[in-house]
Amino acid sequence: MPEGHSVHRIARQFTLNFVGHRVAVSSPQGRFAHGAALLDGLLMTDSQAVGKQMFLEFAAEEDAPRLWLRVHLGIYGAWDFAGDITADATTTSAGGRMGQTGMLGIETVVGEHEDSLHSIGAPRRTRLRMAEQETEQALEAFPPEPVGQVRVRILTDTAVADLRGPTACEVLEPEEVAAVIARLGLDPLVDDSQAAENRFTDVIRSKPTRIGMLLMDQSVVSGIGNVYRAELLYRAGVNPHTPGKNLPEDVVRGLWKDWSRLLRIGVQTGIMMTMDGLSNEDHAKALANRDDRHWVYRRAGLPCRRCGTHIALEIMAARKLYWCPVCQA
DNA sequence: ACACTATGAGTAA
DNA sequence: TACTCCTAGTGTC
Repeated sequence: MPEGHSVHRIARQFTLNFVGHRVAVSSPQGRFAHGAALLDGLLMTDSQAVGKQMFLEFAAEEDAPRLWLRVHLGIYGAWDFAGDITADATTTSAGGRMGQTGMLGIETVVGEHEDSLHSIGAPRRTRLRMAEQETEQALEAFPPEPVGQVRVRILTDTAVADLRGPTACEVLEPEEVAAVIARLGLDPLVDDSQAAENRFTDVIRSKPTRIGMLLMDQSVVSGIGNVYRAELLYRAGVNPHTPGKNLPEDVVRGLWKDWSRLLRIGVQTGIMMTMDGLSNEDHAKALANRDDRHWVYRRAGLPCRRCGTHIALEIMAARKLYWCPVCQA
């Protein structure tokens, strides 16, 4: 999936272009017809992200009772935005243009109007390339015809968001949302206080569980996925098999600070850039190709970028874990 | 046409 | 640990 950074970007996009608007909600695919009917015609009143989960709040009127839509993208869900969609200067690279970035968590097709269509979620390169050819048509006809299996469509007068492939998509009461959030672990974008860092450190250092498992446990820390797990551990020089309780305090604090930093970079740029200090040339390569962005992720059998040792691959927490047996001894 | 993969997670066993 | 669900792109025949 889309790890935590993508979900925060999506929530922000809803804040910019949907919150405060009355929306038409439908399920072109039909599998969310019941839920869509509950939300159709309501006002969107809030948009929030916690870890990998997003919550959109709706109400009939400003002071009316609230209903929420909870969405979890799972491993291949994605949102497509089209129409009058703001390119937020604070979340895009210089020039205010998000597109032309290859296999990214976020991709944009720029037509006559900036950012008229983009997708946040699982990589969708080819589909978007196809969409690029159709951009002119898409711009003429608003809203565009749904493409593929669109579970939910949320439509304002000028903007549209299509959701496909979510692992979770349901309408909840406020108390139910609170219960879901209560079960989620710390998210540096929700709480970046010293207290949060302290809690993270205490929890990790109290458990016999391997750190490679703990980082994937969304009730411990939320938003980390398989890419950030591998990269955070490599950057910290930590062996994924180390029990949490055996890690020195400063190392655990370092993991939290680095997660916070990588997450902010991800939200800002829309890509998972987990290498630092690259030359201009290497940085350009990394922007163009996701295989040039990571220290160990997807590099099984290839030489470690620092020491040349073959990168190891094993399954941990039911996912592929990549690491360097020497740098992470 | 078919097999396989993917940034995820719930449930059963 | 294994199976299940969700969708689309890529690779192989």
